[in-house]
Amino acid sequence: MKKGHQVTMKEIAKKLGVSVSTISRALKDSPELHPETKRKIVEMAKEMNYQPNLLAQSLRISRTKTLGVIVPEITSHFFASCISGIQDFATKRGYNVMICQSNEFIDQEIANIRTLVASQVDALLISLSRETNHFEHLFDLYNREIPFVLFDRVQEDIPVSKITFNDAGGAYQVTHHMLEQGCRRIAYVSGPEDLYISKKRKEGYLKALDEYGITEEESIIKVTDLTLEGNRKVAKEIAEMKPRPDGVFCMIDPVAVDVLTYWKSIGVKVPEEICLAGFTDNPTAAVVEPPLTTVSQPGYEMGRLAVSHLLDQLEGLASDDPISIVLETTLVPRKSTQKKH
Amino acid sequence: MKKGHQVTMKEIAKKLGVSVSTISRALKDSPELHPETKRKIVEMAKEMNYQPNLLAQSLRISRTKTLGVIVPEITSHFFASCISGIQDFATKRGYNVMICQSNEFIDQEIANIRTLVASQVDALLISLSRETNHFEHLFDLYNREIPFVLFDRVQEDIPVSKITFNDAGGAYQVTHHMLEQGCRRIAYVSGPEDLYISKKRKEGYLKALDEYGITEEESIIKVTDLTLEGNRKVAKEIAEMKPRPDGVFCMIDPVAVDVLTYWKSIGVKVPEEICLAGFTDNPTAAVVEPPLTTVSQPGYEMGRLAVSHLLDQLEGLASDDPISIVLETTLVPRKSTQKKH
DNA sequence: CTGTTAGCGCCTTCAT
DNA sequence: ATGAAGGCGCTAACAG
Repeated sequence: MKKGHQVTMKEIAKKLGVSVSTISRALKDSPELHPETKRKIVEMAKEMNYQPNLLAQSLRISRTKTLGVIVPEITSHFFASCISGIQDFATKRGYNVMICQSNEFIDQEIANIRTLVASQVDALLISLSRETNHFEHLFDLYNREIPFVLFDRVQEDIPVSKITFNDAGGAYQVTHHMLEQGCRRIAYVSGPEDLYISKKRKEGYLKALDEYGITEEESIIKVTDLTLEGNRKVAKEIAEMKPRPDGVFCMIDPVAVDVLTYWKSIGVKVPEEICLAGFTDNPTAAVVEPPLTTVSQPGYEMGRLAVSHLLDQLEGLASDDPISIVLETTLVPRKSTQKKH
Repeated sequence: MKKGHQVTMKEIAKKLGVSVSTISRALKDSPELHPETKRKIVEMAKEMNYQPNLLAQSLRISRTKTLGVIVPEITSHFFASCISGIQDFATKRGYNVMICQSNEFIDQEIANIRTLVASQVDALLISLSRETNHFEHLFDLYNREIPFVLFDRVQEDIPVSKITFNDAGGAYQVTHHMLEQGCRRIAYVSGPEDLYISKKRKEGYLKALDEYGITEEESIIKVTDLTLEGNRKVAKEIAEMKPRPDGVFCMIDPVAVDVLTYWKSIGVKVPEEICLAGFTDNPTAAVVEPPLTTVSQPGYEMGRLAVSHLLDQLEGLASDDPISIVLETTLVPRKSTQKKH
C-alpha cells in the first residue's frame, strides 16, 4: 500500500506563481505581507488541504515537540493513569508523546531509550523496570544532556528530577491504621528486596511498629517474587504459622488479592481472623470481598506533575537543577482491616 | 534547558578528513568501500557515540516507520491490552508507535488524527470514541490515502480493514449459558443504543432467547448511560420488578460490577435469587464476590492482529482490499451464574 | 512586500 | 574507492 501524497508548500507556490517563502510567511501570518496575497494563499492552502510537515519543521528547528515515555507495563492501571496524565498535559502544551513499555526488562528499557532518542524526542519521562539494577543507560542520557525525569520507579543517585510517592509515609499510614484497629503482630509481604518501593514501604511499616513499641520480627517479614505462585506460597506460610500474625500488609494490591483469594479457598476469614491491607488502590481492591484496605496513589496527578515540571525545565520556566517532588498518598480504609465495628 | 548536541555524520567526516557520503556508505556497510576506511569510520562513529537522526532519514524517504494509535481510553484494561499487543508487534517489525486517547470525545479524536498525520505517521490504528456519530474525518483520511484500520469500535461503512470481536456470538454464548443454568427470564442491560457493541450484543442475546422459544420482552431490556448512577438506577429498577427477572446480562463488566455492588447493599443474593453476567473479562470480574461470569476478549491478540495486518498491507505483503477480521470470544463461566451445583 | 539562498541531517545519483 | 551535488519540506537571513 502506498501512502497518498501530502500537499507541500512548493505545490501551492507553483499553483499561485509565487515563491515558497511567501507561502511560508503567509501561513505563519507574517505581518510584512500584502493582505491580498496572504488571503489568496491561505485560501488555496485550505482548498488543497495543506498540512504542514512536522518532520521537516522539526529537522529545521532541531526540536520535535515530542516527549518519550517509558513505563514498565501499559496494562497496569497505575501506569496507564500516569500515561493519561502525561498525555493530557503534554497535549495542552503542544507536545506529542511516544509511549514505550519495557515489560519489566532492562534490555527493552535500553532499547526503548535508543529508539526514542533516535526519534529525536525533546525529553524523556522514565519509570524504571523491575530488572533495572545498573544505570549506565541513564548516566549516558545524562552525559549526552538529553533532558529526562524519573517517576515512581526511580534511582536516587542519578542527578535528575524525580517524582515519587511518599512510600514510607503511605506504609506508615496503613500500618498505623492496622495497629489502631487492634492488630499487634503484623506481617509484611515485600516484593524483591532491591526494589525501591519494597525498601521504602518496609521503612514506613517498621516506623509505625516502632511507635507502638513493637520490635521487628524477622520471621514475619516475607518476600514474594510477585508471581501468583509466589504470592500463594507466602499466603500459605503465613496461614500455617503458630501463632498466626493478626494482620498482613502486602506491598502491592495484587499480592494482597492473591493472598485473600488463597485464604478464602482454605477458609481463613478476613478480617475476623486476620486483617489484610495492600497498597496502590487498584480497581480490584475496591471490589474484592471483603473490600481491601489500601493506600491510594494518584497516578494521573503524578503524570501531570512529571510532565509539567519537565516542560517547565525544557522551556526555561523552571531551573535546571534537579528537584524531588514527593506526592502524598491517602489511606483508604475498607472492611479488610475492620476489627472493631 | 538545552538539549545536548547530537553527533552528526558531518562531524565524523570532518574529524576523519573524508566526505559525508563516505561516512554514509560506511555506516550502511556499502561494499564499494575500502575495508580499512570503513573500519576506521565505524570505529570513530562508535567512539563518538553517533546515533542516526531518524527525523532526517524519514524526511528523505518520506516514511517514518511510525504508526499512530487512537483509543478512547488508555486506562481501560482492554484498550491497554490492545496497545500492548500493537506495541510489541510493531516493534518487532521495526515500527514505532505514537499513542493518543480521545477520552471518548469526537473532537479529541479528530485532533488526534490531525496531529498524528502532521507527524507523518505511516498509518493509523483507530478505535472510535463513544461520541463518534459522524465520520467525515475518517472518510477524509481515506480520501487522502492515509492507510488505517479500525479495531473494536468500528464503523461499518468505511472501506478499510476492521478487526472486531464476534460480539453477537459472545452475547449468545453467555445468554445460552444462563438459559442452560435454568434462567428463563433474562434481562439485558445495554449501553447507549447507537453503540455498535450495544446492538451486536443485543442481537446475540435475542438469538439465544429465540432458540429457547422465549420472545423478546421489552420491559426487561434496560439502557444505562454507563455512569455509576445510571448503573445503580437500572440495578434498582430490576430489583424492584415484580416478578423479578431470574438473570441479568450486562453489556460490559463494569456495569455488572456496579449492579452487583448495589444488589449486595440491598441484600439481593447472586446467584441464588438472580444470576448475573458481564462481558469483556476485566480483572475486576474475577475477584468480585461471587466471581462474575463473563466473556473474554483477547485485547492483546486483537492489537497483534490489527497491527500485523496493517503492516502487511503497508509493506505489500497483503492485498490492499479491506478485510474484516472477526475474533471469537470465550465464555468464562463463574459462580455468578451457577444455579445448579 | 517578495524572491533568492542557505541549511537542518541524511542518502543517492553522478562524476572522477 | 571516494567526492560533489542535489533534494526531502520547511524557515530565516539577506537582498532587493
